[in-house]
This record gives sequence, C-alpha cells and structure tokens, in this order.
Amino acid sequence: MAQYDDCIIFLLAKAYQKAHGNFKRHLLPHGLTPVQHLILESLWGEEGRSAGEIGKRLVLDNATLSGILDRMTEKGWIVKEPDEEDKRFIRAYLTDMARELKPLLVEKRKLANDEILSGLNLGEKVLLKRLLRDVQG
Amino acid sequence: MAQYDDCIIFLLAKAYQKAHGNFKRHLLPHGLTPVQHLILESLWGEEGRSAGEIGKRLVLDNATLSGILDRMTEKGWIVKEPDEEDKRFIRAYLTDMARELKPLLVEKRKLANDEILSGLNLGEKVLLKRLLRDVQG
DNA sequence: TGCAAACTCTTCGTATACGTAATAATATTG
DNA sequence: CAATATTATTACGTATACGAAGAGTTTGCA
Repeated sequence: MAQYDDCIIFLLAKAYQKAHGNFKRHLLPHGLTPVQHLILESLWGEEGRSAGEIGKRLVLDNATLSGILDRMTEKGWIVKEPDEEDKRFIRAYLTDMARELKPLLVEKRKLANDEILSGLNLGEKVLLKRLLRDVQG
Repeated sequence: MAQYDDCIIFLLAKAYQKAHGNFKRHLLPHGLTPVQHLILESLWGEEGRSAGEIGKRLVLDNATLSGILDRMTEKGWIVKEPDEEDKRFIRAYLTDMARELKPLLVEKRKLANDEILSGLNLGEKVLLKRLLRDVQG
C-alpha cells in the first residue's frame, strides 16, 4: 500500500471522484451535471430559494453559483425572478420540464448512490454516512 | 435533514471539499496544491515515473496531469525528461528543492489529516478509511 | 521494409470550484 | 437624507477534471 493510500484526503478525493463520475454518466443524457442536479433537489424541496440560500445550503461559492444558475436558466431548468419585496434577492423557480423530470432524475440519483455503495452491506452504508457527517463537524 | 443529506455523493463531495480546503490552506505558504503534493509523494516513493504511471497510481486523467506537471515544472518542483529508449514516455524527476522540503511537507500532510479526522476516535478513523477503500472497489 | 495500428502525451473546449475585488442595485439605519 | 450594509453579478486568476482530437513515437504485421 502506498503512503497516500492511508491519507484520508486522498481517499476522500478518490471516493468522491468515483461517485461524481458515476453520477455524471447517469445524468449525461439529460444534459444535467451533478451540481445542477443538487440545485434542482434543493428547489424540489422548496421553490423560490434565493441564490444566497442555495449557496449556503449546498456550500457553494456565490460567484460559482452565479454561473451555474445562468447555465441552468439557458437550458430551461429554472427561471430567475427578483423578489417582490426585496429586489436584491434573486429567487429561482423550477420550469415545467424540471418538475416533470423530477421522478426520473430522483431515480437516477438513487441508482448512482446504490452503485457507489454496492460494495458495502446495509450497516456499513449507514455507518459511512454517519462518519462522513461527523467529518464535516 | 434535507434529502441530499442522505446522498452519499453529496456527503463525499462535502467531506472532500472540507479536507481539500484545509490541506490547501496548509500548503499555501509553499505554493503547492494538494494534488501537486500527491505527485511529489509518488515521486518520493520512486523518482523518474512517467506521466502515465503517475496518472495510473493517483487516478488522474492524462490530460489533467499534463497541465499539473507543467505548473510543477515552472515552479521548480520537478524536471521532465523524455525516456531515452522510448521517447513517448516523459519521466518526472524531483528537484533539490522538492527533496529538501520533503520532511516539512510530509509533516503538513500529517497535520491536515489529523485535523480532518479530529472528530473521530481511533476506531472510527480506521473504519472510515476502510469503508472509503471499499467504496473504490 | 513500409505502413497501419497502438501507444503516450499534449492541446482544446467546457464545467466546476474558490478567492478576491469591484460594481450595481437595493434596503436599512441613524 | 446620507452613510452603511446586503445581495447578486461580473471579472480575473488559478487549479482541477474529463472527453475528444491531434502530434509524435514505436511496434507489429503484411
């Protein structure tokens, strides 16, 4: 075993790389990236979130998010509307396409998740998730 | 708990994000990135590896690696030499600077690893590493 | 032996990601 | 009302990632 095989940073990077790549393949036919899917999920949970709220929840940089939301608007996943009461806030709403595709896309995520965890038994899956949450403090 | 909080892809991404960011801060004074550190480690193990060998060991795309090795050459960490017998292979060698800074940089990695895992007890640390290795199959 | 196929690396285009700074538009507050 | 704060966007710089295409080198088979 190489020295970096005992390095948690490396292990996390590679596990993430694999999970991300796998999910990306699943989403490719829909023209959606993993991060964009994450944003859709956030909006499925509650529409009309502002850019700031989305970024805070998903721990995404504000500047990064701006570009992502633009591309999602271009591709017809979301619509951006300034808040009526406080026009500084830009709120994101789902398009019909995004709502209609929800079941399919959720299924894809499930599938990708299951594939990544296929080498673990149920207890291990739960445990891994708990440990990862603990790591984030 | 939001639905993506149960998503292994999201959890991996965020744990990686945190670990990577922390390591990055530690390395910043040295003008080195986490991935570049990883490549140094590979070369500390055995100098003169080809780009392909490095990429295979570290699971780095060939195209990605090309740019990284360039930047490391510019900054004086490594030197690239085509293989004498087969000029398709580009071999990477450490500079004196890279050799001299090894102890310090290894220490930084240890520190960053410990910080990331500070919320876990010994058993959990070992377990998390094992699970992450299993995930990679 | 000569050329096609295989191999290694690089380049290019696109997307993320983060940091900083500057800017614009809007709200709040003293 | 003016100074300040907040939110989002834009711009710039750097780094990673990956697919696809391209350049140079070697190999292997006809």
